[in-house]
Amino acid sequence: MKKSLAEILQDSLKTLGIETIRQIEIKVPPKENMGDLATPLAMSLSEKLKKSPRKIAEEIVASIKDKSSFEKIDIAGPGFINFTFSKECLFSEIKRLLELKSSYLRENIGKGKRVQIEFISANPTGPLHLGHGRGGATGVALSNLLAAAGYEIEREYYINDAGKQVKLLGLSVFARYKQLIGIEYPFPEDCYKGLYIEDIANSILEEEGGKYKNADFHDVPDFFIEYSYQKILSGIRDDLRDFGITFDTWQSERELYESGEVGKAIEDLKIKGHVYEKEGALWFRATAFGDDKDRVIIKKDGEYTYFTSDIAYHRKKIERRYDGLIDIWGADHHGYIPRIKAVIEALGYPKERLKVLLVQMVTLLRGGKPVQMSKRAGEFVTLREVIDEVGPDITKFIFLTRRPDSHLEFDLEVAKAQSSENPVFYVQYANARINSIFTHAEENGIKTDKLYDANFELLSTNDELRIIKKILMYPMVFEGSVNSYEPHRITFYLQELSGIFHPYYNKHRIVSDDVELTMSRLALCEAIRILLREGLQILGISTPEKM
RNA sequence: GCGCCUGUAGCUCAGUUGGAUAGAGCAACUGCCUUCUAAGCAGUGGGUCAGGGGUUCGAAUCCCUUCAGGCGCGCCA
Repeated sequence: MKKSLAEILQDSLKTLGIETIRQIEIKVPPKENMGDLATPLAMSLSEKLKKSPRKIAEEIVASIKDKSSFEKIDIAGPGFINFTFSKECLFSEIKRLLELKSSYLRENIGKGKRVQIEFISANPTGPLHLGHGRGGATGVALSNLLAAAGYEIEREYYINDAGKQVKLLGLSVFARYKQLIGIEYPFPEDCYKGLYIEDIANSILEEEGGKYKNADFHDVPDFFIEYSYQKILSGIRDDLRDFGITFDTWQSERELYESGEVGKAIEDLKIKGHVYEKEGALWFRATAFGDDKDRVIIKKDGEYTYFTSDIAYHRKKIERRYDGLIDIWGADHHGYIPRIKAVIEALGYPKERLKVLLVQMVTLLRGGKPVQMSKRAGEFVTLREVIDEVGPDITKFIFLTRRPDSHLEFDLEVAKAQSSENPVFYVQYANARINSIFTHAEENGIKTDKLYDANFELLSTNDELRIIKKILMYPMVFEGSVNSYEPHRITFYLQELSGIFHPYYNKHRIVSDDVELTMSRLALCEAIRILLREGLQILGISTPEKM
């Protein structure tokens, strides 16, 4: 609808001899009686043309050749042009929607471009917490959204299974293991202290017995590290499964070292002249690409830094010939962006090739009081506990009704208290309700397989026209959501759509003795259902058949 | 100290990238189940868009500044 209106306006500008504008601004007016779509075009042209906005608006309206799509075109306020679509136009669009189903809703914006989205990528040193849940919900919704928009999407989880943190994990488990057999063992200060460490130590004890009783950690680090992080990783996979998140690929950091990717990346940067030695360490000249400090990639002691493998990781990703990379990070890593962008540029790619989306922090509250979150100290509420307590759909919905860059307060008590009143059910219920209408209709012998042939003329009440218009505005929301990488716009749209369906249901009888009217109303319900399912699918939220 | 994010109804948050009289859900109050699902519907109240300047036809939105909160500024990850 928006697109065809934009074309009409471009045409009109052409006949007026005004040079065309790249993007004509088209919006939904704030009040329904103002029309369906509006443009402030005349106002923005008034300065350039030295004419009053209303005068320009009149000229534009007069120059529109084909007005058959519109019931009326008004000039209002300071110079808005308001368009109201004709019923015939609306009905034929709805008919197309019913024929094409979700493909009507999916504008091909991506045109098959390959985009990889990396998200969550939590260290396998402890269970997922709520912050990971937010990243995960966002990642899933965004990847579904982009996939619906014609991008070819791959979802990846990066596993930090090398380096200091997993070593600390191994040591932590080792210490608990010793203590379990009754051996005094000093528990290192910066080790992980969560209960899950003890669980892992216990299962080692069950499987291996006192085999490592007399060993020192230096003798058996590999076993403890490997065993522990694998155990945690499989727990993470379980949590993700139950939260409804799947990945296409899992990239191991360790594998990057073993396959020589890290070495190759360093060589590559050396050849391109972006590294130098100083004070016994090897540095990447990040300042040459806009970062405010150069960064160490090989330490004085010969060890690599976290950043080194990240260079290799992003190098590998970008050379796999993706058209674009998206990283979703917690906002606490924002200082890391210039560094990694610098790598992209140093490797010879435009830095826009990588898009880093920041997801803001989640403050977890219980009854208004903050719950301390510290992985090291072992005080935290896991994602598992939250989805068990609150439920995956509600949890996701809470994340997806907020802009990614807004700080989020997640109060467990509030989330639970709202669990029967939660807006997510409002949307799911609309779908379930329509299902039940269809069941009822079919039980009454009404055939519902050719609703696109229904007589739409019978959908003549304002309530029905309002719904039709809302439905036809979806592509605008979709487009905005895709271009801004903001899935939450879909969430709000679904709430609004449900918010006009429920009252309609309450006021008007769908299935009645009037078969023709029944058919046309069912067609409307079907259109709503297509949208609800499409939207919920994008958000990664379930669509229960019955509720 | 520097950088990033945030500040909108009692609470939690939207606000379509500068447009028209700023919205929704909770919470509060009043009604509605004999008819396709009451996880629903109808109605009522609720605002100095943190404060102050500026930019222009027009600002919650852009710029400056103050205040408040969060997060970063490692040869940690």
